[in-house]
Formats: sequence, C-alpha cells, structure tokens
Amino acid sequence: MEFSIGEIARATGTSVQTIRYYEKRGLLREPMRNEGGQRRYASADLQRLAFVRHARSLGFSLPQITDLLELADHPQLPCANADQIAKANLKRVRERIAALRDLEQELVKMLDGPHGKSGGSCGVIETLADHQLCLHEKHKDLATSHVE
Amino acid sequence: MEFSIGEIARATGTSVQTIRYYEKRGLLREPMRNEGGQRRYASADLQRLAFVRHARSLGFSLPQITDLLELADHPQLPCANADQIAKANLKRVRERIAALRDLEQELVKMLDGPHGKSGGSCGVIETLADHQLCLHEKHKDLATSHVE
DNA sequence: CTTGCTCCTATAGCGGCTATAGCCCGCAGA
DNA sequence: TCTGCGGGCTATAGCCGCTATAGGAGCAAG
Repeated sequence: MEFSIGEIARATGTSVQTIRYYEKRGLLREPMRNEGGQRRYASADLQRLAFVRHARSLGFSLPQITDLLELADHPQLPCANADQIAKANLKRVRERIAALRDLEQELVKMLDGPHGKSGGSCGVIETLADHQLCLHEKHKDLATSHVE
Repeated sequence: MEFSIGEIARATGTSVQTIRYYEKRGLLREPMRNEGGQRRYASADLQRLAFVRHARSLGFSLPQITDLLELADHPQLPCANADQIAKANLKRVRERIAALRDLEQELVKMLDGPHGKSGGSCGVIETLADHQLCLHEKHKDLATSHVE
C-alpha cells in the first residue's frame, strides 16, 4: 500500500507543508518517489507520522520527539529516557499552568478591582499605567515561554 | 531629566534591543537624539515603556498594547474598548489553562497508566505509537498557541 | 591617548509552522 | 487531442516577540 503526501496528510490531520517540514527536520525519513518525483509513503511512514502528531498534541517539542522516535526505533534502549522526557514535559506544562493562573488572577483583579467600578476613568488603563504594581517578578519568563 | 537607552532598560527590566524593537514596531515614539546620535529619553517615555512592560507581563500582545496605548493617550475615548481587550485576553488565558490541564491529565495518564507499571516495554512510547488514542481533537489548536 | 563600556544600524536566528510563487504531473471530460 | 483542474514539487518569506551577532562610533575616566 502506497500513499501520496496528501493522503497521509488527510489521514493524520496534518498539512502537506508540515509533513515536508518534518522530513527536512529529520523526524520523517525521506520516502520513495514515483517516476514523476512525487513522494510515496508506506504504512510504516504513516504510523511514524501519527506518532509524531500524537506527541505534538501532547506538547512535546520536535527535538524531544526526535529522541522519542529514536527510543521507539530501538526497543532495547532503556525506557527510563522516555519517562524522563515525558516528565520534563509534564513539569513544563505545570509551570505554565501556574504562571497562567497568576496571570488570570491579575487580569480578574484588573477588571473587577476598585478602578473598574468607579465612575469616570478607565481601570484597565490606570492599572497598566501604575507601574508600581508590576514590580513583582512573578511573570518574568512568560514572554518567552510557549505552548506548543 | 534625560535618560540613555541603557538607563531606561535597567529601570524597567527591559533589554536595550527590545526597546529599539518596540520603537520600530511603533509602540514607543522616536526619542530625541544627542549630538552624537544617541537616543535621549524623557520621563514620559519611561512611563510609556513601563506601561508596555506591565501590559506584556500580563500577556497582552503588542497589537493589543498598541490599542491600549491609543486609549491611554486619548482619555476621551470610551473605556469599554480597554475592558474588551482585557476581557479578550482573559478569555485566551483561560482557554490556555483549560487546554494545558487536559494535556497535564494525558501526560499523567501516560506516565502512571497501566503501561507505565507493566514490566517489559515503554509505556510512554506505546501510548504515543497507539494513535487510536489521539483521535479526540481536544488539543487541536495547541500547536499554534503561544503564551506571550 | 587609550581603555572599556555603552551606543548605533543592520541582519539573522529561535520554534513550529503557514503562505506564497512558479513550476510540473496526472487524470477527466469534450 | 486539447483543456482544465486538483494535486504535487522546490524555494523562499512571513508570523510572534524577542535575542544575538557583526562591525562600527561615542563617551567618560585614568
């Protein structure tokens, strides 16, 4: 059974460009080509792509997935590594949740706080302008953290 | 009172490059220059930068902050707009928290689940390889969502 | 006058895609 | 056989919010 790139894209809910991108990044092996130069995938390739997408949906980064694929390809390697990667990911996720919850609290305070209800001026703008309020360093690393 | 870029950087916990980036993006006005061509900032500029940083720390995007600054600059404009921006931001934050909590659950399941404890093979790898498990679309948009 | 820090512009890189341009391929219908 | 259309191909640029680098110029102290 051979599939075109569009077929495995549809099957896995991935865009065609993303599949080519994964190939360039080394996550997917270079597939066979038909006589016209188009990619032809086998079932194993489809499985591999599904693995990648599942891992992405769980927030693993492409380098992490590269490592996980390596472990999947060589079952004799110790599973502890996979567990460590998953645990590192879980840790990151929990840190983000904590950071976002702080953020949520601040936003709620901003919207419902004393300024918000008072007649004339904008509570939101006032809160932002008062930079005394932002000197706690809680959100220090939010600017560079991503959910992927 | 005039400040160099390094001074307002230190005062607001911003990098010098980031300040120049904000200027290029139109968040900060082009400041005066001294005779040597270096930027010289007034107190108002410092205030404005602090506003931007405070808003960033609360997860507002640069376009959102552009709008908020517009509202801050023109107090006669209706505050409802600022509230709407803040509410939109709060909504986004809450959606992210919900998505990350789902993710956290999945990761915990993956690590503590039946596979994890069973003797020989890697629970984590097996879970990822079994793409039946990933057909629920819960995490659909995580790949492109950012915390900024 | 030299040292060493800051400042300047311009450009490239991060992650994980997405979108575009400009071409080729294969198949269906008239 | 021609024509059109939906795919496929490569290469490149863009998104966000920075960060880092190269290669130079300014500036204050010793």
